Amino acid sequence: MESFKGFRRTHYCGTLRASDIGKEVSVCGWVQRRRDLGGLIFVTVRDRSGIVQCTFDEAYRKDLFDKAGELRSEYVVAIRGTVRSRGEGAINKDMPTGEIEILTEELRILSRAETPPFEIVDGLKANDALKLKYRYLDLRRPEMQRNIELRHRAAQLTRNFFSAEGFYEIETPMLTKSTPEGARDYLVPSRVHPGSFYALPQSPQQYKQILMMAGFDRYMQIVRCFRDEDLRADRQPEFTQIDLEMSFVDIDDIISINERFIRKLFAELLGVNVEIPFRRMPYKEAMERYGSDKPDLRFGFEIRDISDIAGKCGFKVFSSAVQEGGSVRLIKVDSGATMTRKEIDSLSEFVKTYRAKGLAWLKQQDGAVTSSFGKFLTEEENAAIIQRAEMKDGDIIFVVADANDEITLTSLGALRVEVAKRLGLLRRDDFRFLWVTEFPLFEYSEEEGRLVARHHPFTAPMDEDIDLFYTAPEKCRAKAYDMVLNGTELGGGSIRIYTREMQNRMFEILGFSREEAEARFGHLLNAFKYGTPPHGGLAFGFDRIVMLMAGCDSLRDVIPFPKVQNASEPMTNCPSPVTEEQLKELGIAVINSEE
RNA sequence: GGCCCGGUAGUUCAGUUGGUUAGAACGCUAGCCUGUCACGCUAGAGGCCGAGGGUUCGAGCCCCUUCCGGGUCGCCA
Repeated sequence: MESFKGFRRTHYCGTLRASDIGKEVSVCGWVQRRRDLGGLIFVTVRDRSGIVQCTFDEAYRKDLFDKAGELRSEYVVAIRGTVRSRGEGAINKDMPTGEIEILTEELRILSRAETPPFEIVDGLKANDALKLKYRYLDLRRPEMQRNIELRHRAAQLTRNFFSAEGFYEIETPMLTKSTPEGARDYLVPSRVHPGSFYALPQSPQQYKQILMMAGFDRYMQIVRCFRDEDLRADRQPEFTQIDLEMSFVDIDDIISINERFIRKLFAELLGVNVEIPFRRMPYKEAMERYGSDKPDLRFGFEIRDISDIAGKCGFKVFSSAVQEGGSVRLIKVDSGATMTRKEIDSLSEFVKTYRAKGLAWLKQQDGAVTSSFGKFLTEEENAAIIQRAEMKDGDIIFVVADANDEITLTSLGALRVEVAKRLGLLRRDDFRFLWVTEFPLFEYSEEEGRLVARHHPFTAPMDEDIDLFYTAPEKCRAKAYDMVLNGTELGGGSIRIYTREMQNRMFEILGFSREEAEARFGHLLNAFKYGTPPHGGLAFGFDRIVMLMAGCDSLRDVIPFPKVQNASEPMTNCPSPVTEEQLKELGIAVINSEE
């Protein structure tokens, strides 16, 4: 191991170019590879900027050549030398620094390394748990370095954009009050108040509204949020939001500023031109045409209703679904008739995970119609379905029938995306944004036997539906909007309730007594008394934005230290037990969970 | 909590109907090699087949339990 003393880096490895030929340069980094040709050794050195080749020639400097023979992968080195052309025929066009190399004049081995458990290369295929256990090695890979850099640049641009628009960046507490509505909270025990707990914020929702009441007018924060729910590829228990709130605004103001933000983000970081304004689609339309509140608009296969045809037909699966108040709907997959029976069966299994009972199909190939249900229908009924689907030769349609309309729609919606995925129609460089609007303000919770807020209980009803808010709240639509990109919800927000009277009505609909409402949300209700501006806001899933911009499928690719499916973190092995002393101090007894 | 897929060399994987000594590629180690860049050539090391139990003359392979990983439904105001 050698001292770093007196060494001064002059360049990052990946930045050197032909224009630097002749310069004496100093670089530092990790040994990517050593290629020993016997008498000549090439060492590629990597830092966050890229890779440069350093050359050791036995005939030129025997001492350095011998030392280079000791180098192994991931050794940390400091190298001083002269940039020179690689010469005729030795240029590597696939490498940004491929025209040059450093003829080494000084080599310091700063740190040796064991052979890593996996190679530090792009396109690495390795078990996620292994990669995460050695996350510091995984993060050295150029694609991860790029993703983290992209994340940094996105965060900087976000701050600059909103600051220029008059937003203040204001921090809100991490130790907050637990509000049992919504997602499960992460709790933090209080030492000073045994038996009492803070909650880590699911979002700074109430604080940012109170900041509006405090007169700050425009607030933004890039903020960590926590939800103790099961993970998905696009869901982590702790995640980062771009959180904003504005005073004296209505829906269009918030939509407009965020469209401009996204446009700038994609233009500056990806060079992608995003057309604004985005398309807006009411929730009802999204559900009926796409079977989803976050439709992917990169492909067609829209859902069509054939309940009127199928409801009276002789096929009981269809007719009874309609008679029991449900529906029969289909999607048409263009050129899908080549699908094999096996592929169709597997799609049938797929829709069953969405509680659909089965999948009927009909295909038209070389003029011949084959179908799983045709024999139960009259010729006219079959023809009517084909016409409704606007089928042409070579297409296939998939039909789901269910007494529960929601099951019909969501299973076909999921099928639509699954088929597109299998057909390779989901291009990562095709960005289709839209706003989904006019969400229902409430939904009925079977579990709790009451209405619950679909968004959150501070969301204002639509002006057109104010009467319903008092007479038939289950039909009331919300001033809420989600920004959707390629089937992923990037962010969502709403215009908030800003009168105490309306907020009290909201709690009443949710079935809270005055006392409960006071206990949980008294601070907010109190604040309403002292002059509240109309306000609203939005929160983006920052990790998701970066994920889609980076063309990745998992949040893990854009979060430096993510959690795995059981919410643990393989590198540090948290969560972990604590000492008896710690528990005692907090007044906590742990029940043996074996029973 | 449910369902599906997976766990074999350091890594990614193959492994026939249950049958002798479990293979490949990459990586690693050593030797040779002066223009490589996924360098090449030669040789070598490296395995509790996730763990436990069972069936069997015999288990990487079949059965049960369990642990771990991935996906997903529920869940995610």
